[in-house]
Amino acid sequence: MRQTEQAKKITKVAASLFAKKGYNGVGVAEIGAASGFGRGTLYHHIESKEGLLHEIASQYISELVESGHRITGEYPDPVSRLRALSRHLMSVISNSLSEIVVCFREVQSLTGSRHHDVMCMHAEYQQIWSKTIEEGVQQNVFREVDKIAVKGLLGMYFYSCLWLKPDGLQSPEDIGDVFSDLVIRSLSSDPSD
Amino acid sequence: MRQTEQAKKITKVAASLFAKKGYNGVGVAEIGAASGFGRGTLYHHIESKEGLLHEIASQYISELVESGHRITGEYPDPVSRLRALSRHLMSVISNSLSEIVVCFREVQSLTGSRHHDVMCMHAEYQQIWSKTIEEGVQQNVFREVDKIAVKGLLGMYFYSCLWLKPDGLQSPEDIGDVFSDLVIRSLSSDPSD
DNA sequence: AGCTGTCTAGACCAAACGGTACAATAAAAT
DNA sequence: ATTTTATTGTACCGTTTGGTCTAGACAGCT
Repeated sequence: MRQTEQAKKITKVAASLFAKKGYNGVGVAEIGAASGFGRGTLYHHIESKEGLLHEIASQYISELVESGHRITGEYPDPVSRLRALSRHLMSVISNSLSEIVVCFREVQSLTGSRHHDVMCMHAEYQQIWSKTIEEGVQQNVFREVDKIAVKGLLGMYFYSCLWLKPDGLQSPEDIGDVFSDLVIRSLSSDPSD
Repeated sequence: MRQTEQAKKITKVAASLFAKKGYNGVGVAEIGAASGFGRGTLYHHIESKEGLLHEIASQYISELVESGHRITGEYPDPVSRLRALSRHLMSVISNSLSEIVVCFREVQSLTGSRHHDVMCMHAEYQQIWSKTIEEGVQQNVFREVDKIAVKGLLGMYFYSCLWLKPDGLQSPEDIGDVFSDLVIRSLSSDPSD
């Protein structure tokens, strides 16, 4: 979807408002005012309020999926791939805090195919992590774990957008490393790792 | 806070509505209709819409804090305490899905002291986990981990209310065990554990 | 019967909601 | 200079928002 400069700005402003007050807690008038437009003008650049939400939510989850596939290709080794996925996920979350908060907290406000769209991409991203763990199990570097373990581990990351501070002391990469350490240790079959 | 039968019912109905559509996505009229009352009647039983949200959110986080302290007293050993905390947290989440979803996703809609209240209890619960891990480190059963690790690990649990199905195949205790296994392994300093 | 206090429903309020219509403006193309 | 074309702001639509007020229904008590 090609977006004009104005549309991009509106999307960005809306993301931070949605993150702060929730989708239903923000009116289109407020979005307009915050981006310097009237309501009429706003609707010349966007399709609808829900379209805006879909744009925000799908933009970043689709980027995660895309990069996930790329990283899968680049790292054949499950352990280093997991580390790379961890760093990347954490840096995306950190660099686009508002958008990610919206993406995982306001999905419920999407209806019909828009909702289905985002949920599918979410599942696809989870599949990337599942696949990596499975490969690790086959290579005996990871132990067998329950299927829900990957949901738990990903939750560790996704939940971080509720406490992460953009101006925090630790860099996203540092946090990603702390987390991937936890993840790899929790999965590892080799104690000396 | 002493609640009448009707007030309890309204709180319960409101929790499931808030969980499904978000705090700002539900009107008081809808809450009234779903609990079988008109709007006027509703306001005879509740203080305000935000009061209702605070009731829902504080009820369960305060139960977590209370039980957390109890469990701390019952289990001197950090490892078994962590297992107990894990099982308990997972069963509370599972048994009160809607309330927990509201508690962690809609806190932002609380204002002033009500917001502060809930955040403090949240921090106190995290402290219970932190303390347990610290004790484990002192006893050399856990390795030294970054302070944010506990945030990550708790995120694993809290995030679960977004994918947990009340009629799922696995019992909350099973899931709690899977998670505590992950947590203990990720923290363990002793590979033979 | 008369009184008291709890519970109920619905009318009502000003404000805000998402979205549309339309006229005015600005810029670009001819 | 004139005609398109893309932007803009404002007035307006019907609906819904959280919350209040009031009048009646109902029980239990004297």
